[in-house]
Amino acid sequence: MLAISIDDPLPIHDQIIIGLRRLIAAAKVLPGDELPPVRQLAADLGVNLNTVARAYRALETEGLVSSVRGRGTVVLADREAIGGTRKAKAKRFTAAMSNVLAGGKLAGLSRDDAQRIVDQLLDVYWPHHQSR
Amino acid sequence: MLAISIDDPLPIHDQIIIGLRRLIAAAKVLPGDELPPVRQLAADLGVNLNTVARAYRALETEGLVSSVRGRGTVVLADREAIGGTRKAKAKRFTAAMSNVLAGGKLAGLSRDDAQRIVDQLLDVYWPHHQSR
DNA sequence: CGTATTGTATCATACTATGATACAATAGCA
DNA sequence: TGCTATTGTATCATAGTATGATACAATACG
Repeated sequence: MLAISIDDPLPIHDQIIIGLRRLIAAAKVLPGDELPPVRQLAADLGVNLNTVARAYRALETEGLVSSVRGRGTVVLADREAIGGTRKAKAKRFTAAMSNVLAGGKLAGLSRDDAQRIVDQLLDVYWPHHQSR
Repeated sequence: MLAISIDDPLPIHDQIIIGLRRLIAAAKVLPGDELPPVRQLAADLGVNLNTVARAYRALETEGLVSSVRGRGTVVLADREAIGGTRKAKAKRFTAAMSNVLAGGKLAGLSRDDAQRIVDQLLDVYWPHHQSR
């Protein structure tokens, strides 16, 4: 369901956050679904339960999930949860996209390579209805 | 030429690395161009010179620039510098792209929004010849 | 040869990520 | 109700990392 990489310089809890965001955005987990208990996911990933708990809390702050002690953590209704104005969001998106495309360019990918990968992923996060 | 953000959780030297990679990939700085001395860029950004030096060294390890004590740091010829096989590079690119698109989706961007931004940036990093 | 300029190395310090452990709230069952 | 299991939360310790202050070394240039 989720994977982390030990040699990724990104902190583990950030990897968890990003991974769960991807799952939610791709509708692999749906509103109302429960995330695994922190201890279980921590065991699965081989990390400390605090590391998972921290990720859950960050997602809760973003408004993507809701955690209640004793009950668990559930995914909330899909919504525009991440802060800032629409313009600010587009700006952050553009900056992040620039970084990724620059990396691809420097790695030697062709424009067609990049275009193909993007097109494929657009379908993942903004699926066409008939293709499901 | 370059900007860093203090409230970005990403370490400063990583922000510098990413920013310079973007400039190089977008051909805003060309092979043979000199980067500013570490002290100057550090002063411009309001950070320690070691922080800039660390970024320069990382770019040198990637093969993007060459630093020589007493002379400075120059951008090298454009080349497929970042490590790994072609397949590994595409995989990393795909993963990074997924993260960005997922973030855009959760931020409420439409598919057309994302598509528009991507198309625009593709032209930045893989420009059409006649448009220059 | 001497001075300025540039990157590098060393050391100290503050911060952060991660982990070990204990606490608190909810659910569920006898 | 009371007991126990389950779940998230809080506290504390420790290792690692980012950043900075300062000194060193190599190149350029008069």
